[in-house]
Amino acid sequence: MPWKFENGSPIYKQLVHRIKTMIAAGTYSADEKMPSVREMAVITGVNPNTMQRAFAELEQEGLLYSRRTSGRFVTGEEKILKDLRERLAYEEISRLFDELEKLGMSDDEIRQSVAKWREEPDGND
Amino acid sequence: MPWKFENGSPIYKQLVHRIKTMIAAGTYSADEKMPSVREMAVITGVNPNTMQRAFAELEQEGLLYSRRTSGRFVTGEEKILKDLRERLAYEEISRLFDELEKLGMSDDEIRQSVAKWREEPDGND
Amino acid sequence: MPWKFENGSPIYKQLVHRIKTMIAAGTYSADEKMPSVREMAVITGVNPNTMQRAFAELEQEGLLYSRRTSGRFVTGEEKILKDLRERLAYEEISRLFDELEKLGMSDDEIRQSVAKWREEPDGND
Amino acid sequence: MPWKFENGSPIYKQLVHRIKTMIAAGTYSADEKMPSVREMAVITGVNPNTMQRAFAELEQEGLLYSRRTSGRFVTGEEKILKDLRERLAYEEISRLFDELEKLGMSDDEIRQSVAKWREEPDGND
DNA sequence: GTGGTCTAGACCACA
DNA sequence: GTGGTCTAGACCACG
Repeated sequence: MPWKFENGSPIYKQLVHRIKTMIAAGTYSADEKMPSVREMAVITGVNPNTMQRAFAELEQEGLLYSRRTSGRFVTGEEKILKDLRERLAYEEISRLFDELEKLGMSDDEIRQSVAKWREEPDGND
Repeated sequence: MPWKFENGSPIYKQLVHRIKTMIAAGTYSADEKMPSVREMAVITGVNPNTMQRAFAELEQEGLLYSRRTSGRFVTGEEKILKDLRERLAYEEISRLFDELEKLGMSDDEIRQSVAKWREEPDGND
Repeated sequence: MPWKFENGSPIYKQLVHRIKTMIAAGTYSADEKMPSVREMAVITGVNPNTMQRAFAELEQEGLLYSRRTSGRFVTGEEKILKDLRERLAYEEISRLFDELEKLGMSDDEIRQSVAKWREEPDGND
Repeated sequence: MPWKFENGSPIYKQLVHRIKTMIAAGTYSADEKMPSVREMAVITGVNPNTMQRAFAELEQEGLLYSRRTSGRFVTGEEKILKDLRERLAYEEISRLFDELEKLGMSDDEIRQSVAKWREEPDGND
């Protein structure tokens, strides 16, 4: 089951974002070995070069490191991982406020809208 | 003071989004005349072709209409405008939950994080 | 006359270094348009993709910026350019001292050796 | 305390260079016995295969020789050792001039910069 | 088998 | 025509 990609932003960037999210979520944890470029390319259904580029980007951001012949690993610095999760969350919330304020909503309105979101006391979905 | 654009998505799309937001926010209101393509291009500092394309897209979405010789106007159908604002807000909040859930946060955690956001203007930051 | 490359380090890195040096030397100056990826690829005799990668690296370092359809330009921030030249010189001299000290030479010996280098009063070479 | 390696050039080459430098500096002197491949691999924290390759290369260059059962030794020909030191120094200084000339510095400027380098131990830095 | 590089060639959106 | 992306396929050094 290859991953689905939107068209409008480059595949390798979407890969970066999704893998980054998975790392932040702990799907891959500190010092754990990532699937090889080729494996990951097969899994996601993209060209190995594209995956290579995504991995290179993540490595450059310090989230991954590679050992010459044994593979790529999630960084061992737990602080980076913790910060990553917080940073991603921060960015998303920040973005929300930015966008909704541009629409003329006050901070309180925004918080209220979010508070009501999917709030279904009886829980049937 | 030309607008600033990120270089990662096409300028015309960024224009569409920002103008759309301004319309939703009421910066340009129903049946109000928009600046001409050329004026708007000068204001924002983009190529007139690019602005033309943005306007065309907004027109196609039904947010603008053009009268032969007198220019482009914001749609007069207030419902569209109201829906627009709600839709944009909906999309942003929806996006937030999607992304933060991928990070492993529960709906309650998300609502809490947002509730605390910028909560105390004179307090802890 | 295509450029010559050593084998031992990737071509794109050698490209990065050489173009960077040219920028630092003023061969390409602030806000000047660089040759297009394709032109530069022909000049140097490498694949356009390889040149693209080199340019991307230089852009990421802040030495170049690209305008969507009009080409790539040397950064306009003169400070960066001045710093670049100093930094490259600094790195080379620093490297020299590091290496020669590892060989057991004192700073004075090193300075002397350099002072005598190519010092040919009568100038025939 | 394993050695540190850059990841941009093969480890075995970095090993060759560093061991060669140590020999040139006299850390290992003429006819002195080198640590075994295994010992050296443990010390530096690399794979024995990698260290083996480095030693083989040094042997091929004539800096080491091996006696069947008693191990590897630094060459006894003092001339080679002396030449080595000079050659390494020569290469580094030569490199410096090449690079700085590409930056547009004259030989005099280069000599001056080096002369000023770390000149005042207790002074301005 | 691993990461990494490079080529060749095609395609696209953009201004 | 420009930068940019992507694929396909090959090759290499490394450990």
